[in-house]
Amino acid sequence: MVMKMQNLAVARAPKFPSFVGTIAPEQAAKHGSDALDMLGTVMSVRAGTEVYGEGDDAIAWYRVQSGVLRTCKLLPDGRRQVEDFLFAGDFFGLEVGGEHNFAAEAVTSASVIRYARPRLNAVAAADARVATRLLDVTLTQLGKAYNRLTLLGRKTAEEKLATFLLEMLDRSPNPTVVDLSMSRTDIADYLGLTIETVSRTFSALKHDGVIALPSAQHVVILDREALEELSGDE
Amino acid sequence: MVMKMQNLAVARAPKFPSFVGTIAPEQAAKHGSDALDMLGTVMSVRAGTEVYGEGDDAIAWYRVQSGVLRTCKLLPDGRRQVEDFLFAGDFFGLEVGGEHNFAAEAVTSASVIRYARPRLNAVAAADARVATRLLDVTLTQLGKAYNRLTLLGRKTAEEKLATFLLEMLDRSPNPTVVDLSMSRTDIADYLGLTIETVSRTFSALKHDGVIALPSAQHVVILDREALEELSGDE
DNA sequence: CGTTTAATTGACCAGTATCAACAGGAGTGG
DNA sequence: CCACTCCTGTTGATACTGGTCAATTAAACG
Repeated sequence: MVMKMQNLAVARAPKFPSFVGTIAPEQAAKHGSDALDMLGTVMSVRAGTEVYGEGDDAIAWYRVQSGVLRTCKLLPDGRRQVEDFLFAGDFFGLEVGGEHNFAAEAVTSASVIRYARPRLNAVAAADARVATRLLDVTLTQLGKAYNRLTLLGRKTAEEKLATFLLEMLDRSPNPTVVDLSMSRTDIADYLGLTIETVSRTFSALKHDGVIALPSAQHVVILDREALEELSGDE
Repeated sequence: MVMKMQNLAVARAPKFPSFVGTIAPEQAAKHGSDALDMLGTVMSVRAGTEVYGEGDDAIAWYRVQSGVLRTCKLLPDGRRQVEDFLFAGDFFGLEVGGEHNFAAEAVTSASVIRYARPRLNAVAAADARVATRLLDVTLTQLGKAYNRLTLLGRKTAEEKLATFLLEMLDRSPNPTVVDLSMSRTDIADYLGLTIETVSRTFSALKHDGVIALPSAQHVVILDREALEELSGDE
């Protein structure tokens, strides 16, 4: 059997950030006050570089302050699965074990807050509020992951893309426009498709008047209801 | 587009368990001592019945004591995704929101320990050890879920089934025999395939001498290494 | 044993992947 | 400012994995 498998791409990105400093109070407050405030340091990551790689020691947890990141996993032969796209406010790098099970890379240049694990563990052990907060964050991610299992396991290409666009729309400041910061390759690897299928499905949605595509990364939602129908969820 | 979609099946199972009692100490200790011991009540569930349904109020968390359960989600048109199979020691029903995002059903008759949420929340708020323990459990599940994203998004039918068998083997008392307690339909919905493809892939593995199938639910692993090769992971 | 349900197998088809060619921008250097 | 290149995305032709429909066998149950 063994599919010959598509567009491998994905060179392992070079390492590390440029700037590390202590988090300022006004930044900490940006996404709502939080039991975790004041425990992190800020670091910025250039587009295309990784915050950590698959297999690296999991010595810290992170939160996105600005920009877009992705977490992804590679199979030995190069096939890639994007686990998640991360936006301002999202946490990542949370793991039980000693090493990261997936890489985290910047899609755009980004700034993230880094929480050293020993410190966070100590605080969580002392303050149940922090521990509860971490649990909430993790449970939310788990819920999202389960939804994506259904998407990957049971939805068609069109349903996948419609679901993806609605998801991006939810995180967009503008209720009818989605600015895609990620490439078609990223989208394909997120949805378990090839770039060609993603591209064709975009074209189909455009042809059917559901969206407009002034440019490859700018999507105008012309018919949200149609998109919801197509998502297979409702 | 819209696939015509396969084997719908899956009638919504009737409700509720038979027996509810207070957990005995020796039972609580069964899977290793735990910060959560003594907080739950035991209930048994008949095969095929559900512990809770999708959309039910999430008023408790659960842990499997014996038997096998599954969590699953339905799309409106009946397509189903099995999120996970649950064995002795596994937790389930953990959610942030007010209602369950997926149903939990017994595959075999089973007994589960039920932790009322208000009570557990109170304990977690007071005791950081409990909160940390819950966090660990949830992070472990999250890691598993991320692995399954890669399986569903990027693996072939054969790789999916090989991975599944290895996973079941890890939980089997016998290192070369897997006792499948779930139906082909369950396996198909777990792997994002149809029962026909699952069946054909079993037959192919058998034909290639990787496994033997004395009966549909008894799998003998003849060549574990081959199975690992085929899993796509190594 | 007959009846029902689950699993297997076969024939065929559809949805995506693959392979390949082409188009559109973004830099770069003359 | 224009050619040239590079890279990403789009489109087309074709192949193939896995889905669909249907018939058969095997296992479970009364």
